[in-house]
Amino acid sequence: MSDQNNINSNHPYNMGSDQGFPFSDHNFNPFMLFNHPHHQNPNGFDPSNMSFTNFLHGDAQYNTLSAAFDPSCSSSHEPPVNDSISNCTKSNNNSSVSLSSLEAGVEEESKDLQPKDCEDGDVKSKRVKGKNKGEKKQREARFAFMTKSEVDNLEDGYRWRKYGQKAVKNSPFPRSYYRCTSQKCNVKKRIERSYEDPSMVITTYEGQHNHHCPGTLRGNAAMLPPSVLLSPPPLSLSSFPQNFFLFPTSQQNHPNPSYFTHFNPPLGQPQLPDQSSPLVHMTSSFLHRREP
DNA sequence: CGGCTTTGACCGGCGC
DNA sequence: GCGCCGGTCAAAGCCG
Repeated sequence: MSDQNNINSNHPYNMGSDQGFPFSDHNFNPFMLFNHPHHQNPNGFDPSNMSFTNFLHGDAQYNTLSAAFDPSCSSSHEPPVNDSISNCTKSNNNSSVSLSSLEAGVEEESKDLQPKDCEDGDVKSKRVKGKNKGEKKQREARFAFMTKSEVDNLEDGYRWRKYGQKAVKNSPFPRSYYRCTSQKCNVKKRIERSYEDPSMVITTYEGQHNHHCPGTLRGNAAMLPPSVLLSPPPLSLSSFPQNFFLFPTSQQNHPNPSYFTHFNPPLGQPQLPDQSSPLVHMTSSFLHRREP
């Protein structure tokens, strides 16, 4: 209740408005996007195809990173159950993906999620108080993308239980919090609607599924239309932590068609387009840790 | 009745 | 220290 009234006008981002893409930042690693520790280029993600531009959207200047993905499907591998940001995403209702991004807190150790991961203890008894002091909470790697959809909660093959909803600062649309219903799976996702473009749904996955998709996606994985929205992203990603830059994408800024290619998620990753569907153009956007 | 959603309360981080 | 804010909990209610 009071949350609804606490919205102020502070912009949620820390935009590096006068910077190019800060490659010098050692924290950034394009391969962290899908966090495949054992494969050199698991997703066909080719950093050499990345390019960067800047554009203005409203009052903000965006540092834009685009990357090409290998169009081939890596169906020859058995899905690694513990595959990084494991989402099976199929979208419905003429949805189209326009953005993906990552946040990965690799360096920090997570203690916060342990009680939930290990259900053995009496986790339910009470809220965990008195976390280990001095140990910083680590966020799981995140993978976010925007989807043009009329429905907020896109079917992605997994089962989710909603555990919270909060009003979003600077946005009339609430943010919903979901947790994977599978036992011992701590994957979460947040869903919010862009306030600048209410037709866009921002989905953020956090964590790794430790199980396979409960639902069969093969039959109807071709939910994604070939069209992909690449309009300048609305500035409603207030959920992203303030110490991260946002690198949205904009098709208008990428005349080179090589920027757009199939998106081939790693196994356990969003199953976006059907392989037989026409070429799907995608660009990716990344969250980038800000220099302290 | 089990699974899920809703919703107010609570907690921790962070900035001032 | 205080207030704001994001994130989570958990009781209550809903629904098939």
